[in-house]
Amino acid sequence: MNNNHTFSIGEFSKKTGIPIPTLHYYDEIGLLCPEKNPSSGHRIYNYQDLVLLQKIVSLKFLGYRLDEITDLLHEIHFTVDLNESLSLHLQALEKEKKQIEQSIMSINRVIKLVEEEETVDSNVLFSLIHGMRTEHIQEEWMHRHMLTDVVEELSKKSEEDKIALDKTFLQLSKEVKQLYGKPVTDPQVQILIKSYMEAIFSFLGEDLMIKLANTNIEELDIEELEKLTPSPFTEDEQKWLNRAMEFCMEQEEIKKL
Amino acid sequence: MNNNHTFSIGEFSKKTGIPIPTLHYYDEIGLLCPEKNPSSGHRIYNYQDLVLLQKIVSLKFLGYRLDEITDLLHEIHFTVDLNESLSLHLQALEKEKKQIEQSIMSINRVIKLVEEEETVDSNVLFSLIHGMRTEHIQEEWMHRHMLTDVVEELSKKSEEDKIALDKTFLQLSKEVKQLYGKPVTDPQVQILIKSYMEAIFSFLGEDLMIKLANTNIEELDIEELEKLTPSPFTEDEQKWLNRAMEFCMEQEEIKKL
DNA sequence: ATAAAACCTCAAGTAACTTGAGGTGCAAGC
DNA sequence: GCTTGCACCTCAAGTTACTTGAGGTTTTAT
Repeated sequence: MNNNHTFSIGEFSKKTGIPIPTLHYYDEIGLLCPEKNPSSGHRIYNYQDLVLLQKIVSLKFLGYRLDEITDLLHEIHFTVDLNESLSLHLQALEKEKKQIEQSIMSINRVIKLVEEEETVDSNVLFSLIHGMRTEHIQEEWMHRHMLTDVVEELSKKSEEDKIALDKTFLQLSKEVKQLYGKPVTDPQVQILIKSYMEAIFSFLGEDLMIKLANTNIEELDIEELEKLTPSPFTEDEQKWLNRAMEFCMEQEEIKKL
Repeated sequence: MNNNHTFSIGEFSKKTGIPIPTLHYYDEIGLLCPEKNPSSGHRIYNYQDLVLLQKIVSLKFLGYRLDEITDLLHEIHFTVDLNESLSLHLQALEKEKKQIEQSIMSINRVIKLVEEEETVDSNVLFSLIHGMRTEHIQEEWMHRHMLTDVVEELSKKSEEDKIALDKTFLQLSKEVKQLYGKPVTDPQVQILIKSYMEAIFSFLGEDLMIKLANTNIEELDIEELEKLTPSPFTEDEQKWLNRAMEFCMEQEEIKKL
């Protein structure tokens, strides 16, 4: 309330928490120009400047850019016009928030993974991160292919479930790289494949697996899906893995009969 | 899986969604340097480049800066070291998220307010925004003064309650500016003050009000609190308001007796 | 052959500061 | 009265991750 008190830039900076260089900058761009001692050139801030700076910080807090703030500061009243621009800011912030939330979740998953594995092949890790990053695009892809119930089922999964699947996948890729070269009929290979498929089975549930298996997806879109989920395997490893999985499924069919 | 396919920069850009100028830039800073046709100088991207770019985008997604990415790309395995830096990123992201959430809430409150009022005095609005922005500092201040239960009570309040209080405050300040100058004993003034105090009463609850009233706060800290919550009134208006409130409370005391 | 599309380089702009070099103003201690 | 040191000054350049633009070359389609 001591309206006619003045401050040096250092005092003002301490009072407001805004660094001196920033105050210099605000002066330079004409946002907050205090008086100046004509002889020394030192800036002299007063109570008005304090109020003004508080407005500036408030508008920054709402998400406005400095040039917009320069304009807004001259308005004495705020009307419904303000709401339009506020709504825009709101949308941008919501989007930003979503992205951050996704990143946070992904980092958590990666941390858990690396924590328990000590060392992770970077290709595998990137493949997983890529999957997390494009989760929403994958969902959109599934929606396009009438797999809405798959999406719903997946969204019900907890973070723990996802981390568990991450681990399974990591385990699989490690063992694939070890066993690669052995014949696909090798019992060790078949055990691996079976346990992997079971893990996916229990994650998705039988209904969805059948639905997925029965869904015809055209060549072109397979390519698109591949773009979405890059494999951590080399081309040869992938081929070998596919053969092994086919063989495994054949065996299961035989057993059933 | 067509490992030996190559792409022009345009094709590569379409395939990956990364704009051409950005690819130029990544080349320039040595992050992703494709082959070049020696005669024309045109860039030739291949499958390896695609994989590399996916890694780059993934690391960006986790929050790394481009120079950090340049280093990380050379690592073949990720170990627990990675987790340290991931945890750091996580913290930064959480902080960012909190700030965004606060801004979102504040914008919502401001939108609601302006929506229903059509036009709002900018001083009042800034005073409110300032309050929202420094809510957590205010809480910290109250904690320091053993007002922990006040903090708890406040945090229970819904957004609607807060918006309602915003409105009351807005109404008050409008009327203060209209009635200012009249004697504090004027019935119109007294009605205003009483309704305002009742609003605060019902917001905080009687227990807390009494606790607040009984709390002795030293001069120095009052100043600190004032810094936190700037008044939308002029010094004179504030004095007048204080006198009016004192008179009102005296009247209440008399009634009780 | 020619026109349009795609590509190239190099330079400068963006936002909101931050950092640094080199110099002035002022109060206190000797 | 001089020096030391601190707070302040200006002006320039650096930061991050791009984006925009000018002006020129290459490729592709007709």
